[in-house]
Amino acid sequence: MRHDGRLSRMLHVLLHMEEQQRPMTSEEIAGMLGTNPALVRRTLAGLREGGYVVSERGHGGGWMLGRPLSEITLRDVYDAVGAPEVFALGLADDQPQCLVEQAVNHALRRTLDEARRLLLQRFADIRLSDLRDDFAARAAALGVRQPGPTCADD
Amino acid sequence: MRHDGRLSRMLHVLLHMEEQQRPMTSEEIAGMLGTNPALVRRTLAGLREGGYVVSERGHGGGWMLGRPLSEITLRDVYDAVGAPEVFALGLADDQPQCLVEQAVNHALRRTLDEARRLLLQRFADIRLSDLRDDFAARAAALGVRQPGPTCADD
DNA sequence: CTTTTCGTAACTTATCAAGTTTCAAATTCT
DNA sequence: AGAATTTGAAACTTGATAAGTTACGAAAAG
Repeated sequence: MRHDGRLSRMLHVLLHMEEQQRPMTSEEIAGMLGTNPALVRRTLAGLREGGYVVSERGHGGGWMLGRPLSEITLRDVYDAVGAPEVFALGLADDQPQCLVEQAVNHALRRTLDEARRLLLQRFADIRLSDLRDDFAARAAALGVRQPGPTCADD
Repeated sequence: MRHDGRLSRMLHVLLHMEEQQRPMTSEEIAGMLGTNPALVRRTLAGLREGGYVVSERGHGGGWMLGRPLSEITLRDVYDAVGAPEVFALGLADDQPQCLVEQAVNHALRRTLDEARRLLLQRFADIRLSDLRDDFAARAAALGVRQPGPTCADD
């Protein structure tokens, strides 16, 4: 099944935003993600509603962080992109008459809910500044002098 | 995102199989699931390879359990239907050059892997006989005298 | 008033489980 | 032997939706 990459992509974008001292245009960001500006705007719109980014129109406009990375968790971003469905696995029927299927659903729901709770709790515990620090460590390990743009168009 | 209901459906089918004292045809099972026989055969084929069911062709043929429900775990069935992708959430790029994206991937992978491990461990801990017992309890709670077919065509 | 850039709606594409059609092969019944 | 039943399997279509695309209006700056 195909993946929902919105959380992953937005995390990537937010981290790059901090490196920049200027607004990034949808065009730039789209180039970075290998997609197109309209899709970037559509997805970033959710983050703007949460105050995680701000946008400006016109000359010199674009997207900037709305608050420090230390005040944004993965859970915040997950919610801001619309809290998409976590699992590809699912129930055949949500409200079955069949008692057998009800028993199956009960067991699967309990288990999926437990795994979802763990996942979202972990997301809530990770701040974007933690990812930035991990990035810095990776860069240092490779002997990179100045952080700079590391993702022109991979 | 659309769900993969194969695990859920096969659990439902296996529990019904135990109630029956005779082979169930793909046609019957398809009626129960609200789908068609060819799809049932395609999905049950995986369970046959694992020995969880056996099939017989011709008059009086069909599908029967290949071993007791107490010897089949949810994990067994999950694997038998092809160990489908657990998550709808995914990474934008599996092997990015960008160090920032590598840091994002690392954090997401760790978290998703942890949640997946928990989920599959829970699946491994639940036997189909546990679901059958839960079903029996539900039936008793509703005052059902004889188990019988509870899922003709819901 | 021209350029840049976002805002947004409408539409198309890609993917894959699910669903469908079809026929051959195997088994049982008469 | 022949008819009926049932699985086995290949080939194809459908449906749902994230992703991608196109297009144009609105706002801001030069």
